[in-house]
Amino acid sequence: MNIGDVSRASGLPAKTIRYYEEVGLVCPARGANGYRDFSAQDAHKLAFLGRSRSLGFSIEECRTLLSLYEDRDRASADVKALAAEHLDRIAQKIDELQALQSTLETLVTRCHGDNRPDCPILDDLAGGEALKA
Amino acid sequence: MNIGDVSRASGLPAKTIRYYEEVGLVCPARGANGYRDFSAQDAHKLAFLGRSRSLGFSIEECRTLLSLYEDRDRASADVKALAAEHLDRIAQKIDELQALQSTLETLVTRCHGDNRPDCPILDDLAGGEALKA
DNA sequence: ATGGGGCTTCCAGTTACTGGAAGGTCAAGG
DNA sequence: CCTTGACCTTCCAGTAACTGGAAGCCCCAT
Repeated sequence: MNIGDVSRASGLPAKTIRYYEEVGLVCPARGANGYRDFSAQDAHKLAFLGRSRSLGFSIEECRTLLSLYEDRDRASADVKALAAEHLDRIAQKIDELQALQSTLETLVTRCHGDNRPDCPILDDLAGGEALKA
Repeated sequence: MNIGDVSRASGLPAKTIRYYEEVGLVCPARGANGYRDFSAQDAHKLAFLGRSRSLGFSIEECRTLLSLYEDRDRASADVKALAAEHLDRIAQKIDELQALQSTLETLVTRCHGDNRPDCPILDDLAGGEALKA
């Protein structure tokens, strides 16, 4: 399998796959012409990585996940801990974004948004006090 | 005002302030000794920047916001448009994170998290099919 | 043999800083 | 007067995870 084939199979751009090799997540064989030659297992690994990344795990977490995946004797508790930790970060990020959202929504609602120059959004940015009223 | 003073006043690290100068967001005067010499207006500008950044606007957006702020004749509609656009991005990000959260929550709930090696989380990452059941 | 696509490597750029090294400046204390 | 320590300066490198592009093989079909 050439890189284009695994790329189509996994949905990951070829550039990304080369990058994953560079950081040691995959080690495809090489053909006589220097082309990478991916096994079915490599392709599977890349699909695993793609899915893990799409769930927001960092590259380093993916590395850990992959090693846990390949360790037939790992405890599922280890995986669960990693996922739970990630879940905490997600929840926190959501909280932050929601706080931001409500602040900005208030600001946007207050701004009449016409051709006049006075603007509550800028006033708030300048003073940070406008929301108190 | 030296950089340490504006740093304390604005809450921004000195490093960040130097960076803002580098990218042209502020242009403090210089004393005879080469030290930056910030005016009250500079300090105000930095506070504005700090608040804008904390609301999640990118540096380029902050640049625009700042120029709108300093333009006595700007239309508030321009500011509102920028903020509304930003609000859309926030809402989208929240949606994505919530989708992720529910997927991961399901996975974590299903994983018994003990010393046994079988783990629904890894199974899902490998196949991406586990959630269908 | 020529054209087009796919493959290779390497270099640079992205965002918004952050850390650290090497060295000049300033005010206070001995 | 000298030293010490805090503060300031610049410049270089690194972060996360790619992405774009250049220069140059390789392979197949016409």
